Amino acid sequence: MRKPDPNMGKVRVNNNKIKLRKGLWSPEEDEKLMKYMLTSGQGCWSNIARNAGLQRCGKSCRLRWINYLRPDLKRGAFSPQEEGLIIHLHSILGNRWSQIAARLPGRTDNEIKNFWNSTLKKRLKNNTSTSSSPNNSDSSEPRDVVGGIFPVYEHDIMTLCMNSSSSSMVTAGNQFDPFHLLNNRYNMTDAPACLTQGGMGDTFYGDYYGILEPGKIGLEGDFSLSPLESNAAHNSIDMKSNNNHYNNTCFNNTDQSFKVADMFGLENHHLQGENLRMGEWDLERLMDNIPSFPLLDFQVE
DNA sequence: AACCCATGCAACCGCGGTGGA
DNA sequence: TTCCACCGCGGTTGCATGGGT
Repeated sequence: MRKPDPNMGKVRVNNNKIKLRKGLWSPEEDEKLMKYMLTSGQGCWSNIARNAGLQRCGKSCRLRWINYLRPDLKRGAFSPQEEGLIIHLHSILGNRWSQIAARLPGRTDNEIKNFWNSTLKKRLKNNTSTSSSPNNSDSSEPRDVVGGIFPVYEHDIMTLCMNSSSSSMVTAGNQFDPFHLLNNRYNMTDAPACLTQGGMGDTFYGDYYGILEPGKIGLEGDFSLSPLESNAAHNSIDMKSNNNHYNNTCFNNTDQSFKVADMFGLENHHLQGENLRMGEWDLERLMDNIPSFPLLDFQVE
């Protein structure tokens, strides 16, 4: 962590230009930006920086907001489900962190990139050294889509999808208070309570875990829900997420049955048993077929 | 206690894309 | 068409921290 600039708060003028601050953000700066974003919303980032009274460049403000202050951010350790999804998406997308992040609600590209570089990369490397599995690579290029990781994690991936609605910080009956969160960022003793508030933390994948029927899960098998379970899941999701987009993507499925292949748009590709690589198939089409995760309740356009 | 090293992560940098003048 | 400002992304840096010696 970088030290906050000792000149923090001082407006330094040089050649009629305000010297912009760099380095770590102070709590005061965070509060300014947070308040401005919540009251005045979007716009040109350089204007935001100016209007919020920050001696920061717009770029820095944008980064701070996206990676740290956004109320919809889910902080804390990655769940095994998220890990699995990251590994799988990385196998498809390579180092396209923003695209991976777009499918992990509440996570930022920076966070995922750091997690990959610091943890997953090493773990996969170790696995490679202890097994002959071809699925582990630290390459920035997409790997074969037919990977042993996928069968291990597909249940988790789907579970994550099911649970992604609860990633919202605004949930029915539990209104999220961004200022509470902001305060808690500097009050570590209170952090766990904050992070689990509103469906975060432990409850992120705890609520609906086990809805899917593991026995029916396989690379080419259906993720089937019984009508009762499906309705229960659906109702819970609607109630918790308050997010129509969600219902239009993942689970507005009247057949109550869908395939992983459908979900990831792979049915005509790797599931046929060929080792297709990025660039050999239509990435755009593939990504179009990957369901969007629910738009976050507090979105930055 | 002091030092070294590995790790995690916030933030910066540079580049390419885009849209408006 | 060119220029410029802005945005978004991926790679990289550098600091704090914790563990080992």
